[in-house]
Amino acid sequence: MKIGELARQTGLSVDTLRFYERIGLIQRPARDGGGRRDYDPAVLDWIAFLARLAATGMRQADRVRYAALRRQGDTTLAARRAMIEAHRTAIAARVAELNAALALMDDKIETYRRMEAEHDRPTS
Amino acid sequence: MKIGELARQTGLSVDTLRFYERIGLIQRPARDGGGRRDYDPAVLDWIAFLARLAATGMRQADRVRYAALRRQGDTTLAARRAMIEAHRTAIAARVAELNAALALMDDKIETYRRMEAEHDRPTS
DNA sequence: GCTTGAGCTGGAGTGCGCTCCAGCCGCTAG
DNA sequence: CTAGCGGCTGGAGCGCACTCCAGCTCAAGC
Repeated sequence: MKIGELARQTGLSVDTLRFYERIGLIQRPARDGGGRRDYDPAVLDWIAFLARLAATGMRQADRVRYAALRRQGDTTLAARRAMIEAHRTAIAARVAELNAALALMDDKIETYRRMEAEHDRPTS
Repeated sequence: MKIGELARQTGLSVDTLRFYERIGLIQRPARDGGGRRDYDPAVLDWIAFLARLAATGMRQADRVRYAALRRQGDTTLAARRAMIEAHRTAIAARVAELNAALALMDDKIETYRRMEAEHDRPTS
């Protein structure tokens, strides 16, 4: 699978894929006769998981650390699990924060409704 | 209230407070005899609310738009409510996304546990 | 056989949201 | 009266996570 096709499948840009390779998020793929990257389709799952980590707030430096552990094989299973557990905790905290914010927004919306009624009927 | 004190109370830096003023998030405060900013304590609540909006993912440009509406007074109540309602929707979507990610992380952690057991006892 | 398009490299540029700096002023404590 | 602190301005710089670019090579279709 060539880089353009991988870009299409993942929704990432070709530049981003090469950038991810530079910083170590993606392993250097095999090259074809012309020196072009030729990806194993398994990278699709990996990129999708990386995207999940990114979308849920794991910083790039940590994703790079995680990728490095993964490349080192089974001896790093516990370390990787620890990272994912820490990330899980961070996500849960974020959910709690967002739920509190939801309540605050609801209050705010209610306040606006009352103020709008007040403003539309100022001679009450 | 002088800028240093406000910084202490809000946890923002003096530079950030002046930056917020430049971009229109905070109104230009009154100045004392020496030309120094002298804030009305009411700004504390406003900054706390702005911080909530920021922490829950509202972009700076939108916070600036919201602040501009607020400065224009009661005629913008409906517009402000619409912004907050849109933001509420965005937060709810994010919560859903994070909850899905939580489930994924739990799966991943479980997978790691199984793999670790496998790896520790390879001659099973 | 030439054009077109995909891919290559290393490095520069971008947008966001601050953060820092130089060089200045003025109040207050010792 | 002077040192030091806090504040002032306009503008430069930074970290993150990409994004774009110049200038090149290849492979294939017309």
